[in-house]
Amino acid sequence: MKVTIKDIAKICGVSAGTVDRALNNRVGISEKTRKKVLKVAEEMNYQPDYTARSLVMGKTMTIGVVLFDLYNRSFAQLLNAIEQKARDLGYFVYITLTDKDPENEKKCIDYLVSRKVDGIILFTVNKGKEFEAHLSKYHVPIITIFNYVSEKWEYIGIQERQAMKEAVDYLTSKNYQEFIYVSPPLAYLGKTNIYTQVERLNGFYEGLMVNNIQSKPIVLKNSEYIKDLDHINFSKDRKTAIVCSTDLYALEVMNYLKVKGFNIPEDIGVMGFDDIDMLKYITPRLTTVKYPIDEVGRKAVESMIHKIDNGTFLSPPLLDYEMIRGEST
Amino acid sequence: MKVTIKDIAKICGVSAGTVDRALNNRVGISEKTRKKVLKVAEEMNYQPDYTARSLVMGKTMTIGVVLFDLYNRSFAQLLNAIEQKARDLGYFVYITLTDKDPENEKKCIDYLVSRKVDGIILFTVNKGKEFEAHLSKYHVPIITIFNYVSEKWEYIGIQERQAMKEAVDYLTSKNYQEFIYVSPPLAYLGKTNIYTQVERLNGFYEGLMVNNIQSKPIVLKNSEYIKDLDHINFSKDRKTAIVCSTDLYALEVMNYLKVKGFNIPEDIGVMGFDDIDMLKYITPRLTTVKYPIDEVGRKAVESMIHKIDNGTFLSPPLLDYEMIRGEST
DNA sequence: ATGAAAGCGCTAACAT
DNA sequence: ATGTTAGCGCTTTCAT
Repeated sequence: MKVTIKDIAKICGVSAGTVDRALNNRVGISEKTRKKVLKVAEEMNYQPDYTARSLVMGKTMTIGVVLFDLYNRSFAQLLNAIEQKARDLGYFVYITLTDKDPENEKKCIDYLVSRKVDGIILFTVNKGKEFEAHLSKYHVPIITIFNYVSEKWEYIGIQERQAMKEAVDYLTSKNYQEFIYVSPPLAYLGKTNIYTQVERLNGFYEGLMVNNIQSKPIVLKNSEYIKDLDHINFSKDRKTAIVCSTDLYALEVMNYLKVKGFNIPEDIGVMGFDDIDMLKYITPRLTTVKYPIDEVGRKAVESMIHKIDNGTFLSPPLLDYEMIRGEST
Repeated sequence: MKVTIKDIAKICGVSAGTVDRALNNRVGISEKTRKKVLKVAEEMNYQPDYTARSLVMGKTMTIGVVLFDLYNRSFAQLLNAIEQKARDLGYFVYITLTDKDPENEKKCIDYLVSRKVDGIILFTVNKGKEFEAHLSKYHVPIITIFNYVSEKWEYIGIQERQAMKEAVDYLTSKNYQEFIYVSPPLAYLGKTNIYTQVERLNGFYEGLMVNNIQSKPIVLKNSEYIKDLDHINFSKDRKTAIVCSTDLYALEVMNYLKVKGFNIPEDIGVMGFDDIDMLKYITPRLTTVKYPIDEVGRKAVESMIHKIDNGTFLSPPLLDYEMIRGEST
């Protein structure tokens, strides 16, 4: 049924050790026996048992990934990039999804540790001392992405704050004077890890400040933002921009504005963040910030494997973003 | 550093076997020692080594998934559904991506087998005798989805042909008389496995036949379909529908038509297939066929685990699709 | 109820 | 160059 090195050893009349030497290109074996072993292995359709190898080597050649879900387009893209890079470098990928549930998230990490993955890439909703204590129990290399946990863990992402600040620079350069900011996750402020969202918000405020915007912005911080929008009287004589912390919200906002008969950008400007790829099918083209999500995935894997092989992370600098000037502003 | 059952055994003054009995709720152990062992395990933050357990049990509690990529929205949704269901049932998911490369695909399957996954869910570009021979070498349960391989392997999907036939029924009921069919993957006909695409095309032809459409349809079978469209003179007096085998193509077609100044559906009708969720942000609402992709993922996992536990697949009947009557036709 | 011992398939250190 | 041995951490007989 299933072929092991012992079977091959018996047939070739050699020991298991020799079969191992042949199969794994180790030194200390004659070309003749190597050929013979390889031939027999081939004939018998031998498949190595990584489970056994992992046990003895203490390495699984596997990287665990913890994400919220795959519904968000960006996450799917991210995982795709991670898997590709990992496979390139000979690693496999365990994917675990948390549905943004903090307890679930910890459980996923525990599982991955039990599975002896060689490293974990973490996009987490957890944060704080308790969580850090939880992570500290493990000796597995961990890289956090997007949601920063603390300086104790490697982090890869972009300069979120700076990016959103530049977005405001751009909007003010186009004479927008009134601002509405949409970021539903802010409802979880202080409860779960919404680092990126907080950074973006801070960048937004910073942008208003340096550009001397006097008018106080309206900040919508919950999932009912469309309803909230409905209660707002948009200024007739001052240009208003709705700045959304994510393209998805921007799309919902545009749908709402269209239904209400507003013209974009003549009546109201809309700005997103992320530059998700479906934008190419949407009119008007959304103004947004391009988040190099594939690059984050690839860098995370590279850095992780460098850590596994050489003991140190690559610690790349924060990645570059790019303003995409669309027609919605 | 890392805690094993031996460590716990030593501390508790019992044997490894007893620790195992306590940890895994086996019989033949007193309540008192069980309590004690559990307490010590907890204190020492014991994490079982699944690698070792897998080796002895010959089971990994892992399901391998082979997909093209995650860029296609539907695949991401599918994987999400698979992971959720698997985790619900205590299984983990190995994801491998093939980029539609046949050789790569076989390699992914080999790897998964080496990792001793308990089952493999396969969305494949390979087909034919040679591939079947390759698959036959393994004793792992395999479920194919979307792209049918042969009756020798379990299959889960929808009645693609019937669905596309009904789409044509619907279009003729709306008085469309001229048809253009878009399905770039057909360029690979005879080369790789494009079962779903072929079925849809057949359903399309069948629909034309039963509805007595005399006019010969134009079938665009390559990735240059937008260019091809550009060379077509659309009928002025007879209603024309562009039927796309996938929503993605339909979106590209709509973009093209908009640029060219055609009104949808007044000048030309457009029909998609899949009902991907981003459609909610697109105007006009695309007429399409809803493919229950999450359900396919869940059923695949359920059936697989039933096979693992009880020796037989659940073999659910082909799943239901649903016509979504949008504004694009 | 508990302990001792064997073994899953492989690798690695030590002999020869 | 090759064989022998021990052992990775766990489960599972078989004794006691």
